[in-house]
Amino acid sequence: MDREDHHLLAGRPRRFSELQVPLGSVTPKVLTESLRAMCRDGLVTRTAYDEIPPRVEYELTPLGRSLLEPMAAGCAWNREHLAELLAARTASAR
Amino acid sequence: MDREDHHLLAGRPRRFSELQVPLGSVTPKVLTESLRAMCRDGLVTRTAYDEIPPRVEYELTPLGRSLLEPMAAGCAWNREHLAELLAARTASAR
DNA sequence: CAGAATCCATACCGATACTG
DNA sequence: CAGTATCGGTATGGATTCTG
Repeated sequence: MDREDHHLLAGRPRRFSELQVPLGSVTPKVLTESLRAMCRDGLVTRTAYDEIPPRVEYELTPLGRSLLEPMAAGCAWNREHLAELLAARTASAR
Repeated sequence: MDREDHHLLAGRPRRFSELQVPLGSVTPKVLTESLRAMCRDGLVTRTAYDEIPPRVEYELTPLGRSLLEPMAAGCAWNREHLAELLAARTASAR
């Protein structure tokens, strides 16, 4: 949330690797599972083009797009309060 | 989220059982773990009164209170789109 | 390129029983 | 009342290797 990864799909359709690279630490397995779940929930569409090399594009549906706003609210909160959160955690670590 | 359980702490301080009863299916273990995590993150304070029978009250901190707004945004989205979500899931179940 | 397959470690949750 | 202790099943994530 703090890195606003959901914006990755906000613009144009994205390919698998366009999502995986900026996410960095996310393995293909997890990315695949996440995209599948979002497809299942009608948040994202998956379009496979019959080419070589293969190309697949993921795009937000209107429903998925409508989720950007509340997500942004959550991210904004996180940006504003992350320091406080970390301070509380390190304090209670003792 | 759909049951807006976070509102349980929005008003006055609440006792353990005041939280557990409305949650219904939540076991004491899970409730304890959740409250501990929220305490650790500075979202909730825990106050134990030295009485018999024991009394413990949980209350939102200002930080915890500030989280109510983005949570409400998420809940609102859920209320508005839950039907769509369920429809997409049952459709992709086939 | 876009993943699938496998293995493993943890995290998390539900149910049950017990206690200061 | 407000938890703790224990057991067990499942879900989830990372690492690695392989494939159409």
